[in-house]
Order: sequence, then C-alpha cells, then structure tokens
Amino acid sequence: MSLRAVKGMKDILPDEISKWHRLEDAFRARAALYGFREARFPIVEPTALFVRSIGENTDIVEKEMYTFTDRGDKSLTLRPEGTASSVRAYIQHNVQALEPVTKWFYVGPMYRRERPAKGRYRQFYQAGIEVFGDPGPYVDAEVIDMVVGFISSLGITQVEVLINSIGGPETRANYRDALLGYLEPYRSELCSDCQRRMDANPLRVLDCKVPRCSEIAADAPSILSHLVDADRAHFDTLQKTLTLLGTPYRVEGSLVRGLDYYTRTLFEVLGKGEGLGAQNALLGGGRYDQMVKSLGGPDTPAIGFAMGLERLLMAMPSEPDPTHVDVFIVAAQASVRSEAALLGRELRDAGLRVESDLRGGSLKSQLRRADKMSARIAMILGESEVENGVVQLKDLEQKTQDEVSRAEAAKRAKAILG
RNA sequence: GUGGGUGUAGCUCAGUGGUAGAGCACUGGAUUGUGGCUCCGGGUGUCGCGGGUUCAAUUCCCGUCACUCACCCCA
Repeated sequence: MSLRAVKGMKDILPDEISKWHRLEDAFRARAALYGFREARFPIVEPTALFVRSIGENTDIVEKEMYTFTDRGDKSLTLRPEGTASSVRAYIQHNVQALEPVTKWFYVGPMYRRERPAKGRYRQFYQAGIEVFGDPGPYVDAEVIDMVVGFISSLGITQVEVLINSIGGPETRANYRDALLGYLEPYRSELCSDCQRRMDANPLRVLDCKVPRCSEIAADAPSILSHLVDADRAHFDTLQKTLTLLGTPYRVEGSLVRGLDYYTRTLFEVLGKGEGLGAQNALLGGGRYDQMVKSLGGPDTPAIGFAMGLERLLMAMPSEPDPTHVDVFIVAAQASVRSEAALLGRELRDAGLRVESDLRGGSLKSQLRRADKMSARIAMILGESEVENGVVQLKDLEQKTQDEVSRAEAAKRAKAILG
C-alpha cells in the first residue's frame, strides 16, 4: 500500500479508544479536584515562540521541529510541547490581570521529528498542567503530589519520582563558573556533543550518557552545593512538604532535562514496570520562573509538567473492553425487516444501545452476530410476533427467552441490563 | 543522525531452488424460526519492491523501501 500514515504517526482505532478515554477522563477528573481548568491551544505556532522558550541549543529546536513556511513568508512550527503555547496564551490574553494565580491543563498531540522507537512517536499525545503566578515551593509540592497520585490511581505502581533543583539565575551563574572550572581540564576527553554543550549549556554535560562523559560528570561539583540561600530554602521546603504529604521521591542531582527554560525545581517520573521499553520517562516538568517575562509578559513565576499519554497507556494494566451493545434485534423473516427497524427506533428512543444486522441473513447467523458483539439481549421479531404485537426477548447470558409485548420490551430489557 | 532485527493470507506465524501452508478471524451449513461448544465446507496471497545468479527464486546474492528495537534525546 502506497498511502500510509506518516512514519511515527499512528491511527488509534476503536479497539484501543476506550483505554484512551479512561486515561483522559481520569486526568480531567483529577485536574478538576485540584482546581485546574482546561485550555486548548493551536497546534501550529510561530517558530520563534519555540526557539525563544525552549532554547536555541536544545535538541528539540536544533533538529526535531516540524517547521515550514506557509503561503506567505511566515515560519510556522507544529508544536513540539505545550508549555510555550500556554505561556504565549497567558501573555496574549492578559490573564495576570484577571486572577493572581492561574491553573490550566491541556491534552493534545505534539510533534517531534525523531527516530521512532517503542514509546516514542513523531505525533504523540501529552497531558499537562501549568500554574502561573505562584512562586512556590508549596505549589511545587502540590503539583508533584497531584501527578504522582494520579499515576498511581491509573494502577501504575512501579514508578520512581526524581526531583532536583537547578536554582535561579544567581545560582546558575555561580555554578556555571564552578562547573566550567572543573570541566575545562577534561575538555578534550569529552564527546563532541559535550564539548559543544560546554559553551552552549554546560549543565547538560551532566546528563550525557557517553561512558567517559558520565565518569567525568560523576565527580563534578554538584549544583545542589552551589544553591544560593533563597534557592536552597525553596528546595528544602519542597522536600519537607513532599515528605509530609507522603510522596516518595529521590533527589537526583544529575537531573537536568533538555529544555533551557527551567529554573529551580525539576522533576521526572520514571516507569519501572514491564512493557515500557527504553523510553521510560512518564512525565517531566519543573519551574520556569523566567519564561513569561522573557517572552514579553509580566514577571510571573510558573511551574508545570507534561505526561506522555502513550507511555502511560503502555504502563497501565489493561481492562476488558466494555460492551457497546445492549440489544440485538433479529428479523426472523425478510418480510419483517422494516418492522424490525421500527422496533430499533423505539428501543433507541428509550436509551438502549441497539444493533442489528440490516443485511438480513439466517436466524442462526443473526444470533451468532449478536453473540460476537457481546449483546446481552436479543429480540427476535417474526411474522407472528408482528401480528400479535410482541417480541421474543432472549437473555443471551441466562439463556432464557420470554414473549413480551412491544410496549413492555424496553422496560424489560432495562430490568435485565440493570 | 548511528547500529541491529524483521518483511509470506485480515491477524499471528510455518515452509521449500521447481510459483505456498497452519491456527485465529471471517463466512455457509449440520431437517421446518434460536447464539456461545462441536463437526463439515468456503475464499483470499503480485511470498515488500527492484536487480543479479540459475534451466528455474518466495527460497541464494546485492540494492532499496517499510516496519521494528536500541543508541541519542525525551513524553
């Protein structure tokens, strides 16, 4: 077949959709419990939005964005993540004038042109939340606690919560000097990426998986020991609050994340269970206190995270698909098929989910089909039933059959269905 | 971007240098208008694509594309 879905982009067919609904419904419900309200943003944004927020030297901006020129000369990009759009919308609509603290959530597709792998797609779905206007650290703890509770409510129990702090501008400047001082003698031993990172964003050297780089990074000074007092206090209070909430976590000094906009609090939840493959980061997030201002808005602290829905789905225990048919109508003879259509309308008007085989066929084949569809009830209509104003109501699970009047049929069916 | 694996029926896969099979699924039937179990029957494939070797290729070789897994990075 020559026309296929684009590489890394998947169809979600009806057999899978109930699991998606279960996940999305659960997320919306959980977000509402914490006072978050849903927002939806365009999938296409000006390219500059992502370059300026995510950072020019990140992998996303350097090589993963779907960028194109529209029929003018504007450079547009399919959003690779949701936070930048949230911030843009927050600024554009002057939301800070409406309320001191804004709590939004979103669900939708994101686009990154990476090599696909298990748990990594070019179009993938994220659900995320953003809080604007609260400097923390209590809100940091609440956000982390919320999402950890959410994941566990999905039946995903094998997880690890990592947190770190990379401080604010002052800490970053101090630490950058200290780190570069440490790394400089090793410069020639580092991989080429890291040599470049040293100039662009030295923090990311700590994250490198190349063996020699991680050896060198292991002995690097820790950013945690360079936190200025205010950053230190923020991180301590976050930990204290998480502990009080009973949220398990591990401080991971090397947690850096590949987006430039983060400040202070960073966190990530890793799935440890089977079925995830190598892409086991279920969600990632952190504080981005500088971004609103740097994109032209008022100086507004913010924190948020994004979860990968496909990964959550892979980690979730599967449940049998719910049946989607209550009553299957069987026409015993071709002569009553019109009347069967009317019966179907009557039952649907009463709120029952009704299926039938409009193509006709033998009684046996129609009943087989009812069974395949896991219908609980079959209603058989033949010439004599039509004549007498009744139907044969068959409980396919209990294997019982009664003759009931047309007028009673919907009520009897509902009684059986509970 | 780099490596590995795999491409045969709708799905999962077997198979052979002489143009192909199973299970599942789908479908018809097993006495008059009754499902699931059982039994009997039915159809489908450019054997990913292109080239090479050969009397002959789905089978061997090369290339290519697709899918997939890992690295990288991330959700």
